Amino acid sequence: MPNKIPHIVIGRLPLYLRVLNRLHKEGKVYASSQELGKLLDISAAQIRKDLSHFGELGKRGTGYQIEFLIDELGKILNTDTIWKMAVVGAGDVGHALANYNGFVNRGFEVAAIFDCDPDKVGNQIGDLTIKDCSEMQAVVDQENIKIAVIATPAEAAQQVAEDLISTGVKAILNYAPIFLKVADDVHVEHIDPAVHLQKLSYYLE
Amino acid sequence: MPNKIPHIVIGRLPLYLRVLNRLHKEGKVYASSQELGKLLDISAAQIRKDLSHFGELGKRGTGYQIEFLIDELGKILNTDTIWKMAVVGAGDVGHALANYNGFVNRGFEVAAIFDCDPDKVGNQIGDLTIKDCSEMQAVVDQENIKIAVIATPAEAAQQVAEDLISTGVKAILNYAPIFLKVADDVHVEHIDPAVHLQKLSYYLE
DNA sequence: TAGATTGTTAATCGATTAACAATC
DNA sequence: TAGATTGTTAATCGATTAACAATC
Repeated sequence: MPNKIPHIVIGRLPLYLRVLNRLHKEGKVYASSQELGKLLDISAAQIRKDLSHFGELGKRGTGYQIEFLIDELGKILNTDTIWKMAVVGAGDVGHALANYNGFVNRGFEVAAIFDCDPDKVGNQIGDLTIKDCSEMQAVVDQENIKIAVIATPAEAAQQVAEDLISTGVKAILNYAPIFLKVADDVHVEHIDPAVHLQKLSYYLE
Repeated sequence: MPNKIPHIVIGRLPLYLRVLNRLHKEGKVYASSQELGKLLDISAAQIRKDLSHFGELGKRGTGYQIEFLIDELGKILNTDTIWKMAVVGAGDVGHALANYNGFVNRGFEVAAIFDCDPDKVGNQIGDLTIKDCSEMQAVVDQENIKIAVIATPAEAAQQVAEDLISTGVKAILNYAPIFLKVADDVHVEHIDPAVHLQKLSYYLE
Protein backbone atom coordinates (compact mmCIF):
# COMPACT_ATOMS: atom_id res chain seq x y z
CA MET A 1 0.00 0.00 0.00
CA PRO A 2 2.81 2.51 0.58
CA ASN A 3 3.90 1.63 -2.94
CA LYS A 4 3.21 3.26 -6.23
CA ILE A 5 0.11 5.37 -5.63
CA PRO A 6 0.44 8.71 -7.43
CA HIS A 7 0.76 11.72 -5.16
CA ILE A 8 -2.15 13.37 -6.91
CA VAL A 9 -4.41 10.50 -5.87
CA ILE A 10 -3.28 10.79 -2.24
CA GLY A 11 -4.06 14.49 -2.46
CA ARG A 12 -7.71 13.77 -3.21
CA LEU A 13 -8.27 11.26 -0.42
CA PRO A 14 -8.59 13.95 2.27
CA LEU A 15 -11.30 15.60 0.18
CA TYR A 16 -13.20 12.34 -0.03
CA LEU A 17 -12.83 11.92 3.70
CA ARG A 18 -14.10 15.41 4.39
CA VAL A 19 -17.26 14.99 2.36
CA LEU A 20 -17.85 11.48 3.73
CA ASN A 21 -17.66 12.79 7.28
CA ARG A 22 -20.25 15.39 6.42
CA LEU A 23 -22.59 12.83 4.90
CA HIS A 24 -22.07 10.57 7.90
CA LYS A 25 -23.03 13.38 10.25
CA GLU A 26 -26.15 13.94 8.15
CA GLY A 27 -27.11 10.33 8.76
CA LYS A 28 -26.46 8.92 5.30
CA VAL A 29 -25.27 5.30 5.12
CA TYR A 30 -24.29 4.74 1.48
CA ALA A 31 -22.91 7.04 -1.19
CA SER A 32 -22.24 6.32 -4.84
CA SER A 33 -19.23 7.64 -6.75
CA GLN A 34 -21.67 9.78 -8.69
CA GLU A 35 -23.05 11.44 -5.56
CA LEU A 36 -19.59 12.06 -4.16
CA GLY A 37 -18.47 13.44 -7.49
CA LYS A 38 -21.31 15.94 -7.55
CA LEU A 39 -20.39 17.18 -4.09
CA LEU A 40 -16.73 17.59 -5.02
CA ASP A 41 -16.74 18.55 -8.70
CA ILE A 42 -14.77 15.42 -9.49
CA SER A 43 -15.85 12.81 -12.05
CA ALA A 44 -17.38 9.60 -10.73
CA ALA A 45 -14.90 7.59 -12.80
CA GLN A 46 -12.00 9.30 -11.13
CA ILE A 47 -13.30 8.64 -7.65
CA ARG A 48 -13.76 4.96 -8.45
CA LYS A 49 -10.32 4.77 -10.02
CA ASP A 50 -8.70 6.49 -7.05
CA LEU A 51 -10.37 4.26 -4.48
CA SER A 52 -9.69 1.09 -6.47
CA HIS A 53 -5.97 1.58 -5.78
CA PHE A 54 -6.65 0.44 -2.23
CA GLY A 55 -8.79 -2.63 -2.85
CA GLU A 56 -12.46 -3.18 -3.48
CA LEU A 57 -13.94 -0.63 -1.09
CA GLY A 58 -17.37 -0.37 -2.65
CA LYS A 59 -20.27 -2.71 -3.38
CA ARG A 60 -21.60 -3.09 -6.90
CA GLY A 61 -25.18 -1.94 -7.08
CA THR A 62 -25.17 0.01 -3.81
CA GLY A 63 -22.05 2.17 -3.77
CA TYR A 64 -19.74 2.83 -0.85
CA GLN A 65 -20.71 2.30 2.77
CA ILE A 66 -19.84 5.65 4.29
CA GLU A 67 -18.72 4.57 7.74
CA PHE A 68 -16.60 1.77 6.33
CA LEU A 69 -14.96 4.03 3.77
CA ILE A 70 -14.21 6.67 6.42
CA ASP A 71 -12.43 4.00 8.45
CA GLU A 72 -10.50 2.71 5.45
CA LEU A 73 -9.39 6.16 4.34
CA GLY A 74 -8.30 6.91 7.89
CA LYS A 75 -6.15 3.80 7.89
CA ILE A 76 -4.72 4.58 4.46
CA LEU A 77 -3.85 8.16 5.41
CA ASN A 78 -2.57 7.11 8.85
CA THR A 79 -5.05 9.37 10.56
CA ASP A 80 -6.69 6.60 12.56
CA THR A 81 -4.50 7.72 15.46
CA ILE A 82 -3.71 11.25 16.63
CA TRP A 83 -0.46 12.86 15.48
CA LYS A 84 1.00 15.29 17.98
CA MET A 85 2.30 18.41 16.26
CA ALA A 86 4.62 21.26 17.14
CA VAL A 87 3.83 24.77 15.97
CA VAL A 88 6.75 27.17 15.64
CA GLY A 89 5.86 30.85 15.71
CA ALA A 90 3.32 32.26 18.14
CA GLY A 91 2.00 35.10 16.02
CA ASP A 92 -1.52 35.33 14.66
CA VAL A 93 -1.23 32.18 12.59
CA GLY A 94 0.25 30.25 15.51
CA HIS A 95 -2.63 31.40 17.69
CA ALA A 96 -5.19 30.41 15.09
CA LEU A 97 -3.64 26.95 14.78
CA ALA A 98 -3.38 26.42 18.52
CA ASN A 99 -7.03 27.34 18.99
CA TYR A 100 -8.34 25.49 15.93
CA ASN A 101 -10.80 22.80 16.90
CA GLY A 102 -10.91 21.17 13.48
CA PHE A 103 -7.77 19.12 13.94
CA VAL A 104 -8.61 16.58 16.59
CA ASN A 105 -11.33 14.64 14.79
CA ARG A 106 -9.19 14.54 11.66
CA GLY A 107 -6.12 12.98 13.24
CA PHE A 108 -4.05 15.85 14.61
CA GLU A 109 -3.39 17.79 17.79
CA VAL A 110 -1.19 20.77 18.54
CA ALA A 111 0.95 19.46 21.40
CA ALA A 112 3.37 22.38 21.75
CA ILE A 113 3.98 25.88 20.46
CA PHE A 114 7.36 27.59 20.28
CA ASP A 115 8.64 31.10 19.75
CA CYS A 116 12.14 32.51 19.87
CA ASP A 117 10.98 35.89 21.17
CA PRO A 118 11.60 35.92 24.96
CA ASP A 119 8.71 38.37 25.40
CA LYS A 120 6.28 35.75 24.14
CA VAL A 121 7.77 32.74 25.91
CA GLY A 122 5.69 31.78 28.93
CA ASN A 123 2.47 33.29 27.62
CA GLN A 124 -0.59 31.10 27.46
CA ILE A 125 -2.65 30.10 24.37
CA GLY A 126 -5.60 28.02 25.50
CA ASP A 127 -4.04 25.07 27.36
CA LEU A 128 -0.60 25.61 25.87
CA THR A 129 2.28 27.64 27.24
CA ILE A 130 4.55 29.18 24.63
CA LYS A 131 7.95 27.55 24.93
CA ASP A 132 11.38 28.81 23.97
CA CYS A 133 12.90 27.44 20.76
CA SER A 134 15.74 25.98 22.77
CA GLU A 135 13.32 23.44 24.23
CA MET A 136 12.36 22.03 20.84
CA GLN A 137 14.55 18.95 20.97
CA ALA A 138 13.35 17.95 24.44
CA VAL A 139 9.67 18.42 23.62
CA VAL A 140 9.83 16.67 20.25
CA ASP A 141 11.47 13.69 21.95
CA GLN A 142 9.10 13.62 24.90
CA GLU A 143 5.90 13.97 22.87
CA ASN A 144 7.17 11.86 19.97
CA ILE A 145 6.42 14.62 17.48
CA LYS A 146 6.86 13.85 13.78
CA ILE A 147 4.90 16.73 12.24
CA ALA A 148 5.56 20.43 12.70
CA VAL A 149 3.94 23.60 11.43
CA ILE A 150 6.08 26.63 10.62
CA ALA A 151 4.29 29.92 11.24
CA THR A 152 7.25 32.28 11.40
CA PRO A 153 8.26 35.16 9.12
CA ALA A 154 9.81 34.09 5.80
CA GLU A 155 13.32 35.06 6.90
CA ALA A 156 13.33 32.62 9.82
CA ALA A 157 11.59 29.70 8.13
CA GLN A 158 14.50 27.87 6.49
CA GLN A 159 16.55 27.87 9.70
CA VAL A 160 13.56 26.76 11.75
CA ALA A 161 12.94 23.95 9.27
CA GLU A 162 16.51 22.74 9.63
CA ASP A 163 16.30 22.92 13.41
CA LEU A 164 13.06 20.96 13.39
CA ILE A 165 14.46 18.33 11.06
CA SER A 166 17.54 17.90 13.23
CA THR A 167 15.24 17.11 16.17
CA GLY A 168 13.66 14.30 14.15
CA VAL A 169 10.62 15.93 12.58
CA LYS A 170 9.74 14.24 9.27
CA ALA A 171 6.89 16.38 7.93
CA ILE A 172 6.38 20.11 7.81
CA LEU A 173 3.40 22.28 7.01
CA ASN A 174 4.88 25.64 6.06
CA TYR A 175 2.91 28.89 6.32
CA ALA A 176 5.93 31.08 5.60
CA PRO A 177 5.91 32.49 2.06
CA ILE A 178 9.12 30.82 0.99
CA PHE A 179 10.02 27.48 -0.58
CA LEU A 180 11.80 25.25 1.94
CA LYS A 181 14.83 23.19 0.92
CA VAL A 182 14.85 19.88 2.77
CA ALA A 183 16.25 16.39 2.39
CA ASP A 184 14.29 13.85 0.37
CA ASP A 185 13.03 11.96 3.40
CA VAL A 186 11.28 15.02 4.80
CA HIS A 187 7.86 15.92 3.42
CA VAL A 188 6.69 19.50 3.10
CA GLU A 189 3.38 21.13 2.27
CA HIS A 190 3.02 24.85 1.71
CA ILE A 191 0.13 27.19 2.54
CA ASP A 192 0.38 30.74 1.24
CA PRO A 193 -2.85 32.71 0.94
CA ALA A 194 -1.29 35.29 -1.38
CA VAL A 195 -0.46 32.53 -3.86
CA HIS A 196 -4.10 31.50 -3.94
CA LEU A 197 -5.25 35.09 -4.24
CA GLN A 198 -2.94 35.67 -7.18
CA LYS A 199 -4.42 32.66 -8.93
CA LEU A 200 -7.85 34.15 -8.37
CA SER A 201 -6.95 37.62 -9.57
CA TYR A 202 -5.67 36.22 -12.87
CA TYR A 203 -9.23 35.28 -13.74
CA LEU A 204 -10.76 38.59 -12.70
CA GLU A 205 -11.54 41.35 -15.21
CA MET B 1 -3.50 36.52 -23.17
CA PRO B 2 -6.60 35.69 -21.09
CA ASN B 3 -7.10 32.83 -23.52
CA LYS B 4 -6.09 29.22 -23.37
CA ILE B 5 -3.40 29.10 -20.70
CA PRO B 6 -3.79 25.94 -18.59
CA HIS B 7 -4.82 26.55 -14.99
CA ILE B 8 -1.85 24.56 -13.78
CA VAL B 9 0.48 27.04 -15.46
CA ILE B 10 -1.29 30.00 -13.85
CA GLY B 11 -0.90 28.21 -10.53
CA ARG B 12 2.88 28.27 -10.84
CA LEU B 13 3.22 31.94 -11.76
CA PRO B 14 2.76 33.14 -8.15
CA LEU B 15 5.60 30.82 -7.11
CA TYR B 16 7.86 32.32 -9.76
CA LEU B 17 6.88 35.78 -8.58
CA ARG B 18 7.62 34.94 -4.98
CA VAL B 19 11.13 33.68 -5.65
CA LEU B 20 11.85 36.54 -8.07
CA ASN B 21 10.89 39.06 -5.40
CA ARG B 22 13.28 37.39 -3.02
CA LEU B 23 16.14 37.47 -5.52
CA HIS B 24 15.36 41.10 -6.33
CA LYS B 25 15.55 42.01 -2.65
CA GLU B 26 18.89 40.22 -2.49
CA GLY B 27 20.14 42.51 -5.24
CA LYS B 28 20.28 40.02 -8.11
CA VAL B 29 19.56 41.37 -11.60
CA TYR B 30 19.30 38.29 -13.84
CA ALA B 31 18.16 34.74 -13.19
CA SER B 32 18.20 31.74 -15.53
CA SER B 33 15.47 29.16 -15.74
CA GLN B 34 17.95 26.72 -14.23
CA GLU B 35 18.57 28.88 -11.16
CA LEU B 36 14.86 29.48 -10.65
CA GLY B 37 14.20 25.78 -11.05
CA LYS B 38 16.72 24.90 -8.35
CA LEU B 39 15.05 27.31 -5.95
CA LEU B 40 11.60 25.90 -6.64
CA ASP B 41 12.14 22.21 -7.37
CA ILE B 42 10.72 22.72 -10.83
CA SER B 43 12.51 21.75 -14.06
CA ALA B 44 14.14 24.53 -16.05
CA ALA B 45 12.30 23.35 -19.16
CA GLN B 46 8.97 23.74 -17.43
CA ILE B 47 9.70 27.26 -16.29
CA ARG B 48 10.72 28.28 -19.82
CA LYS B 49 7.65 26.62 -21.27
CA ASP B 50 5.34 28.29 -18.77
CA LEU B 51 6.78 31.74 -19.32
CA SER B 52 6.81 31.36 -23.10
CA HIS B 53 3.00 31.33 -23.04
CA PHE B 54 3.17 35.07 -22.40
CA GLY B 55 5.72 36.14 -24.98
CA GLU B 56 9.49 36.24 -25.10
CA LEU B 57 10.21 37.35 -21.55
CA GLY B 58 13.85 36.24 -21.36
CA LYS B 59 17.05 36.94 -23.22
CA ARG B 60 19.02 34.14 -24.84
CA GLY B 61 22.42 33.85 -23.25
CA THR B 62 21.62 35.85 -20.12
CA GLY B 63 18.33 34.56 -18.76
CA TYR B 64 15.47 36.60 -17.34
CA GLN B 65 15.83 40.16 -16.07
CA ILE B 66 14.35 39.90 -12.63
CA GLU B 67 12.77 43.31 -12.28
CA PHE B 68 11.24 43.11 -15.75
CA LEU B 69 9.85 39.64 -15.14
CA ILE B 70 8.35 40.70 -11.81
CA ASP B 71 6.54 43.52 -13.60
CA GLU B 72 5.34 41.24 -16.38
CA LEU B 73 4.05 38.58 -14.01
CA GLY B 74 2.28 41.28 -12.01
CA LYS B 75 0.50 42.44 -15.14
CA ILE B 76 -0.36 38.91 -16.19
CA LEU B 77 -1.78 38.04 -12.77
CA ASN B 78 -3.54 41.41 -12.44
CA THR B 79 -1.66 42.16 -9.26
CA ASP B 80 -0.10 45.35 -10.56
CA THR B 81 -2.87 47.18 -8.70
CA ILE B 82 -4.24 46.52 -5.23
CA TRP B 83 -7.39 44.43 -4.87
CA LYS B 84 -9.53 45.37 -1.90
CA MET B 85 -10.85 42.30 -0.12
CA ALA B 86 -13.59 41.53 2.36
CA VAL B 87 -13.00 38.98 5.11
CA VAL B 88 -16.07 37.28 6.57
CA GLY B 89 -15.62 35.77 10.02
CA ALA B 90 -13.72 37.58 12.77
CA GLY B 91 -12.36 34.53 14.57
CA ASP B 92 -8.71 33.62 14.83
CA VAL B 93 -8.27 33.19 11.10
CA GLY B 94 -10.03 36.47 10.40
CA HIS B 95 -7.73 38.20 12.86
CA ALA B 96 -4.65 36.63 11.32
CA LEU B 97 -5.74 37.77 7.86
CA ALA B 98 -6.60 41.29 8.95
CA ASN B 99 -3.21 41.68 10.62
CA TYR B 100 -1.18 39.96 7.89
CA ASN B 101 1.36 42.31 6.37
CA GLY B 102 2.25 40.02 3.48
CA PHE B 103 -0.69 41.03 1.31
CA VAL B 104 -0.05 44.61 0.35
CA ASN B 105 3.15 44.17 -1.64
CA ARG B 106 1.62 41.23 -3.46
CA GLY B 107 -1.47 43.00 -4.72
CA PHE B 108 -4.07 42.70 -1.98
CA GLU B 109 -5.50 44.55 1.01
CA VAL B 110 -8.13 43.62 3.58
CA ALA B 111 -10.56 46.51 3.27
CA ALA B 112 -13.32 45.23 5.55
CA ILE B 113 -14.07 42.45 8.00
CA PHE B 114 -17.53 41.14 8.82
CA ASP B 115 -19.07 38.95 11.47
CA CYS B 116 -22.67 38.02 12.15
CA ASP B 117 -22.15 37.79 15.91
CA PRO B 118 -23.44 41.05 17.46
CA ASP B 119 -20.96 40.64 20.34
CA LYS B 120 -18.07 40.99 17.91
CA VAL B 121 -19.50 43.76 15.74
CA GLY B 122 -17.91 47.10 16.57
CA ASN B 123 -14.67 45.61 17.91
CA GLN B 124 -11.42 46.77 16.43
CA ILE B 125 -8.75 44.73 14.61
CA GLY B 126 -5.85 47.00 13.77
CA ASP B 127 -7.36 49.81 11.71
CA LEU B 128 -10.51 47.85 10.91
CA THR B 129 -13.80 47.84 12.77
CA ILE B 130 -15.73 44.60 12.61
CA LYS B 131 -18.93 45.21 10.69
CA ASP B 132 -22.24 43.42 10.78
CA CYS B 133 -23.00 41.04 7.92
CA SER B 134 -26.00 43.17 6.99
CA GLU B 135 -23.59 45.87 5.80
CA MET B 136 -21.91 43.62 3.26
CA GLN B 137 -23.74 44.91 0.20
CA ALA B 138 -23.06 48.55 1.03
CA VAL B 139 -19.37 48.01 1.76
CA VAL B 140 -18.74 45.82 -1.27
CA ASP B 141 -20.30 48.48 -3.48
CA GLN B 142 -18.50 51.37 -1.85
CA GLU B 143 -15.06 49.77 -1.83
CA ASN B 144 -15.54 48.03 -5.19
CA ILE B 145 -14.69 44.66 -3.70
CA LYS B 146 -14.37 41.68 -6.05
CA ILE B 147 -12.50 39.22 -3.81
CA ALA B 148 -13.64 37.86 -0.45
CA VAL B 149 -12.19 35.49 2.10
CA ILE B 150 -14.47 33.16 4.04
CA ALA B 151 -13.20 32.43 7.53
CA THR B 152 -16.38 31.16 9.16
CA PRO B 153 -17.25 27.72 10.54
CA ALA B 154 -18.08 25.11 7.90
CA GLU B 155 -21.80 25.27 8.61
CA ALA B 156 -22.07 28.95 7.70
CA ALA B 157 -19.75 28.96 4.71
CA GLN B 158 -22.10 28.03 1.87
CA GLN B 159 -24.67 30.63 2.88
CA VAL B 160 -21.98 33.29 3.32
CA ALA B 161 -20.64 32.43 -0.14
CA GLU B 162 -24.06 32.91 -1.68
CA ASP B 163 -24.55 36.21 0.14
CA LEU B 164 -21.16 37.42 -1.02
CA ILE B 165 -21.83 36.42 -4.60
CA SER B 166 -25.16 38.19 -4.58
CA THR B 167 -23.35 41.39 -3.62
CA GLY B 168 -21.14 41.06 -6.69
CA VAL B 169 -18.07 39.25 -5.38
CA LYS B 170 -16.44 37.19 -8.15
CA ALA B 171 -13.63 35.36 -6.34
CA ILE B 172 -13.54 33.59 -2.98
CA LEU B 173 -10.73 32.23 -0.88
CA ASN B 174 -12.37 29.71 1.41
CA TYR B 175 -10.86 28.68 4.75
CA ALA B 176 -13.93 26.72 5.83
CA PRO B 177 -13.42 22.93 5.57
CA ILE B 178 -16.18 22.40 3.05
CA PHE B 179 -16.42 22.44 -0.74
CA LEU B 180 -18.38 25.47 -1.94
CA LYS B 181 -20.91 25.18 -4.74
CA VAL B 182 -20.92 28.31 -6.86
CA ALA B 183 -21.84 29.41 -10.37
CA ASP B 184 -19.28 28.99 -13.13
CA ASP B 185 -18.37 32.66 -13.29
CA VAL B 186 -17.24 32.71 -9.65
CA HIS B 187 -13.75 31.47 -8.84
CA VAL B 188 -12.96 29.68 -5.61
CA GLU B 189 -9.74 28.56 -3.96
CA HIS B 190 -9.69 26.42 -0.83
CA ILE B 191 -7.28 26.41 2.10
CA ASP B 192 -7.68 23.60 4.63
CA PRO B 193 -4.68 22.81 6.81
CA ALA B 194 -6.06 19.41 7.82
CA VAL B 195 -6.14 18.37 4.17
CA HIS B 196 -2.44 19.18 3.86
CA LEU B 197 -1.66 17.41 7.11
CA GLN B 198 -3.46 14.29 5.95
CA LYS B 199 -1.38 14.26 2.78
CA LEU B 200 1.72 14.48 4.96
CA SER B 201 0.68 11.75 7.34
CA TYR B 202 0.17 9.31 4.47
CA TYR B 203 3.92 9.36 3.88
CA LEU B 204 4.87 8.95 7.54
CA GLU B 205 5.80 5.59 9.03
C1' DT C 1 -34.93 -11.21 -11.77
C1' DA C 2 -34.11 -6.21 -13.01
C1' DG C 3 -31.74 -2.16 -11.80
C1' DA C 4 -27.85 -0.04 -10.17
C1' DT C 5 -23.15 0.73 -9.56
C1' DT C 6 -18.66 -0.91 -9.00
C1' DG C 7 -13.84 -2.16 -10.67
C1' DT C 8 -11.07 -2.19 -14.60
C1' DT C 9 -9.50 -1.85 -19.33
C1' DA C 10 -8.50 0.75 -23.30
C1' DA C 11 -8.72 5.23 -25.44
C1' DT C 12 -8.11 9.93 -24.94
C1' DC C 13 -6.35 13.82 -23.38
C1' DG C 14 -2.99 16.92 -21.37
C1' DA C 15 1.32 17.94 -19.10
C1' DT C 16 6.29 17.32 -18.69
C1' DT C 17 10.74 16.61 -20.53
C1' DA C 18 14.52 16.24 -23.82
C1' DA C 19 16.79 18.21 -27.35
C1' DC C 20 18.41 21.70 -30.22
C1' DA C 21 18.28 25.60 -33.46
C1' DA C 22 18.11 30.45 -32.67
C1' DT C 23 20.34 34.21 -30.74
C1' DC C 24 21.99 37.27 -27.09
C1' DT D 1 33.81 34.95 -31.77
C1' DA D 2 32.67 31.47 -28.01
C1' DG D 3 29.70 30.44 -24.35
C1' DA D 4 25.35 30.52 -22.45
C1' DT D 5 20.57 30.20 -22.32
C1' DT D 6 16.25 30.95 -24.36
C1' DG D 7 11.96 29.55 -27.05
C1' DT D 8 9.94 25.79 -29.25
C1' DT D 9 9.21 21.29 -31.31
C1' DA D 10 8.62 16.50 -30.88
C1' DA D 11 8.71 12.59 -27.82
C1' DT D 12 7.52 10.82 -23.55
C1' DC D 13 5.10 10.25 -19.74
C1' DG D 14 1.14 10.25 -16.75
C1' DA D 15 -3.61 11.33 -15.62
C1' DT D 16 -8.47 11.40 -16.87
C1' DT D 17 -12.42 9.60 -19.09
C1' DA D 18 -15.51 6.43 -21.50
C1' DA D 19 -17.30 2.17 -21.66
C1' DC D 20 -18.75 -2.14 -20.11
C1' DA D 21 -18.42 -6.77 -18.02
C1' DA D 22 -18.92 -8.25 -13.37
C1' DT D 23 -21.85 -8.50 -9.58
C1' DC D 24 -24.44 -6.87 -5.62
